Amino acid sequence: MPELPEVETIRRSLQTLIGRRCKNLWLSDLAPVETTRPLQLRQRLEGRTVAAIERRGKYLLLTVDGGASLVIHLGMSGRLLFRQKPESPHAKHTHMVITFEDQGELSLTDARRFSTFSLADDPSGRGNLFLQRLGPDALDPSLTPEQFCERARRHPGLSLKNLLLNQSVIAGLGNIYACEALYTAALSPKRRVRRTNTAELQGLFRAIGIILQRGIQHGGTTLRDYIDGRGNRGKMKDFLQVYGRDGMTTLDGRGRVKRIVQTQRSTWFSPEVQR
DNA sequence: GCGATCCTGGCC
DNA sequence: GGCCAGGATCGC
Repeated sequence: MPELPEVETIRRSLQTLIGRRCKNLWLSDLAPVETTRPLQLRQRLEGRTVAAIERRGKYLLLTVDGGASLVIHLGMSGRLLFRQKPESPHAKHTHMVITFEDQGELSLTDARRFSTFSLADDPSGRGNLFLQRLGPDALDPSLTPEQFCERARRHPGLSLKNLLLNQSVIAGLGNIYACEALYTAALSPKRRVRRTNTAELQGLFRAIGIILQRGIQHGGTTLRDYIDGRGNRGKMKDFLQVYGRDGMTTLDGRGRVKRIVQTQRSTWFSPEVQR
């Protein structure tokens, strides 16, 4: 579900966790299969104070004093919610709950169980199987257009759509923002990297930055499930040019929107605008 | 590279 | 009942 702007919005909404001490970490029996070593997760987090909440691509890192981080990926349908005074019982499909010493609690619910939780020992993320596969964050201020091109060129056979979805090239884009960035760059999602010149790739890189920042500004995109850590919906849906608009015009009226399927996933684009 | 797979739920 | 869904991995 959540892509970079949603995860960033969640991160910002959970700043209240900083300075709180973890009392207990609970995982359900159905906690996602990729979850590694629940006992070790508990040992490294319980009794520790949250020092920072960071984001890398679509991953959230909850770092505690002592340096260990809980690394969370929300998959398609994961939600993180903080409640200071939990009054109602846990929602259906709750798979992780961290209770804090002052009674606040952070819970993760995920109907489809594509979420993952794991541990990183070292703030760099080296040694964490999930983080070590990631390319640079799509909004990393030190990432240059030249570096993006260089990384893209390693995958000449990929379509531009699949390039953007590949988290080892740059991390953070998902289906919505990949479609939107390609529209902004006026590039066809079907175009192969090898047929895309350097100016076009650099234009795509700029479009990615614009689209992701806009997503963050609006608090992310709520299609159905997404809410931030305080329960707020995102408003970016009202600004999407192509995503989900099969058979309609683009939001700005510059062309018609067509839906195609690439590698089992829907892509929306405007053939009149995107070449 | 591409297709199949992991899951549940919502909608037609 | 069938199709679709904001993701990622694995095997060919």
